[in-house]
Amino acid sequence: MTVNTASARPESPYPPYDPLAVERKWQARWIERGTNHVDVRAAKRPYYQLMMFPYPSAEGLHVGNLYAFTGNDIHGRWHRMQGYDVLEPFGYDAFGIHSENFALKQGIHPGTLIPRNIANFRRQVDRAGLMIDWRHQVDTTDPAYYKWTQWVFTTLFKRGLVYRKGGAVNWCPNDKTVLANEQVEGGKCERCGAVVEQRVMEQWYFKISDYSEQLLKDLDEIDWSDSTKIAQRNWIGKSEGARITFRVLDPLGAAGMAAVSVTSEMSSSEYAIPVFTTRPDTIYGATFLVVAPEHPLLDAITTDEERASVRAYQERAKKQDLVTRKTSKEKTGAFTGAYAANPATGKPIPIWTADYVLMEYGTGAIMAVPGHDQRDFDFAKQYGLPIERVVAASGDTARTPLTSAYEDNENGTLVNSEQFSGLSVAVAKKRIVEALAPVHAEAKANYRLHDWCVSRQRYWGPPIPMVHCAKCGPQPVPDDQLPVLLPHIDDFKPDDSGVSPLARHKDWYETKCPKCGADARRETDVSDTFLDSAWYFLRYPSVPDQSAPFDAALTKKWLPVDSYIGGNEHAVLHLLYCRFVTRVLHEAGLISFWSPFKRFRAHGLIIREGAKMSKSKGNVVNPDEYFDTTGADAFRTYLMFIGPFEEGGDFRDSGISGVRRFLDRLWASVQVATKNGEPDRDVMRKLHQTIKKVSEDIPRLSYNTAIAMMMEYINVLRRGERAPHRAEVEPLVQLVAPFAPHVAEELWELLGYTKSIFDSGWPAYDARLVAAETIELVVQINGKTRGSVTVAPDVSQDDAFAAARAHATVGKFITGEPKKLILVRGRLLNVVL
RNA sequence: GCGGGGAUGGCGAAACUGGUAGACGCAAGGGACUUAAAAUCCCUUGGGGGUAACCCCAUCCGGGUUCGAGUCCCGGUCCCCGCACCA
Repeated sequence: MTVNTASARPESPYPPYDPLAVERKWQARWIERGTNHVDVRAAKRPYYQLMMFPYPSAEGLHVGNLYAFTGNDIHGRWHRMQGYDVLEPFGYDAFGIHSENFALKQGIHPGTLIPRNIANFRRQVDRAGLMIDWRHQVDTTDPAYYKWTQWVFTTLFKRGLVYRKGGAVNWCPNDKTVLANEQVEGGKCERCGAVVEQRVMEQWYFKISDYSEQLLKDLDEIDWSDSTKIAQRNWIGKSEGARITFRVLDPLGAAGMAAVSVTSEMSSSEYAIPVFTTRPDTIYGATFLVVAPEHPLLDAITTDEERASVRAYQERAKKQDLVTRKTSKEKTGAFTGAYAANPATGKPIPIWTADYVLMEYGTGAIMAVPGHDQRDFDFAKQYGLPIERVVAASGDTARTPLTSAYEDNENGTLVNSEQFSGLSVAVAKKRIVEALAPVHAEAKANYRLHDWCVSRQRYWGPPIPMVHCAKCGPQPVPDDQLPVLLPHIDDFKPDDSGVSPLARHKDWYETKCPKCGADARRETDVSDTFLDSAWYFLRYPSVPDQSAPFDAALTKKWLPVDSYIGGNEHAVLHLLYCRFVTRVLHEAGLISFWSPFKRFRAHGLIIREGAKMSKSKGNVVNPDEYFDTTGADAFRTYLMFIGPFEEGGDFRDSGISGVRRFLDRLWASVQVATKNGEPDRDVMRKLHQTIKKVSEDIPRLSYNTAIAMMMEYINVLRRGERAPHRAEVEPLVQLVAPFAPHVAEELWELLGYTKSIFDSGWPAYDARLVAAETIELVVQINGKTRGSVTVAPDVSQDDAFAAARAHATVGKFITGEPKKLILVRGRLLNVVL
């Protein structure tokens, strides 16, 4: 018979595949039956399948979100079919500047806007057919959630990991807020384009830098995507080197080693400037010292003659935003008039200030070695400072002139370095530090990782749970007074004051000191959104219980997260903060594990028709359109089919028809399947090969090849004019289920089952059936493929050669006795003549 | 500059620890069905040569290792993504 499918022809023997009706039916039935519920307390084989929760934008679910969610859902559904109790929760990262700016633009309060967006997201997530147990939902803007975000803050505070510091920050005069360096592009605010300024502000910081080494070491132990681990390593940025201290000399320099006269509070000691360097071996080439314009000693060491120009230079540096300053290659600076002694030579070298030295890295001061550092070289050229060679490449002599810095850190021999001349760079590094130690030098590692600034001068975030008391200093809000509710205010627009809009509400910020009871003032800044998301995975299993941030028994049972899937755009900050918070809570004895996720995999990026998707280009995929036309099942399956999940792919509208046809054929095959007769041998072999392939591919997220194999199978199944046997289609429906859950449920019901297909287990394959009876053995002559012979899989080398020689087209290439025969079992025979 | 990933038909892509390059899908062309179109079904489809059986060339470029290289090694080009005056 000829199988007709989706056509609405009246004579069609079965109903056409109507994805919309099927999806509506099963979405309703899953709710009705509680199919997606997991009993978190009774679960026997808990499996925590987590995806990164989205920011609920007004535009609705982005196809990039859906891509991640679908990949995650397939993994979760598959585990469920393996017999696990799978918790696949969903939540919303709904605080933050995104929501707030959008609210300002629309003139709607974020408190009104966010619930609306969340409702829309929920609707879309349900239409996508995700296996969400909504009883374990999280919303970061819900006081029942951020109560515990505040608790995380005070817990860190009590452990001495939170402090206040004034520092230079990027300030957007338009958004009226502090920006992270990542939010500044080319000196402008990435969001509004306003030119960013530098401001000094008091902010709250988390001491994540105390954990630099620990967080670096932990990376060796965890099963995460390599790309993510590498990004984190780079971000932590460990460099090994030395801290070397330079003594500041009398302003005249030539007058010898006498200390500079100093101000009252520091009068007893000489000034000394420590520097960090990765090249202690080049100290003989250190011809000057440079300190950052913000260096605390700069003012004190500057001579009266130079004071005016140094001040002017500092002013100038301040006006620049931090990013431009960091990226412009132009070298500028000013001489302080002071000199320091090079601890290796004892000779005086001038001290300069320049903005190419950053206060926030190392000690904010460097020893400049223009011969071996290009930046120092450029600076020396600019100001006519001496350049000396202290490392020679092979072929160079001590006097070979330098036209640019020779920076090679591995090869080369020291020259012009007194008793160290002749040593290799590697050996000299050690010896010189030893020789200068302990007074002038010590070996030291430095990290790029900075402390985490958690203050935001905005409205739409959890208030930082601190109270400022004139007598007691900053005090954490006691646990029993949490949450500090974010008040509903209408004037939430930030202004120029540099403080949060909350600071305009006296009735809110006036409070009593929790320690002494005196009048005190609440902290009016809110915390960074990244704090909301740094611990949310701990909360899910325990929702809705409110007696603790996370229930001890449930946490023991469900955490750490078994599988976490998300985008690499969060490779650094979010995932690093999760590790940090988990580490700290572990040290506090609150959780037994130190790593939040057993396994993390980064998914790829979806582009469209070869181009990045963006609102301005108008090429954004709106999932609703596809849900309405081709159905969620085909859409999901297509998303997974376009490329390797971990690499992403190119979304093309034309491609969806392929998977839709596949589902149509599946539908048709099951409709006409019969119980009569016997299943076909070859079809069953292919089926078992397919089960094997899909079972291997899903856990490694090779969804595209799993789908391809199922397509191959359906092509085999539909060959010829026979109706398929039920035994040939039933397992296929199960294989398809994680990808296209609605249609699989429908067909499963059609096959006579009353329970959900997701509780039907997973088909097993028969290894004996997978193996073929005969194989096509490829024959190569001198490595060149000439054809193939049909033989038994375990054919001997001699028999294979005999078959090859007897073969019509292959045989004629065998002109003499072979020098060598290479038989690769099941693959090929190479005849070397 | 540093770090990561990549380059395979007209297109998205397959190819397990080196073993028939292009599975699967899209698009295109042809055919069946139809009054017609759509849908569906069947066939063809990397390039070149040959009536044909077949043969030659082909995985960014140039070398190398190997019986055999898309895959491994050395050198180079181009593209994408991070980070970036980090001493």
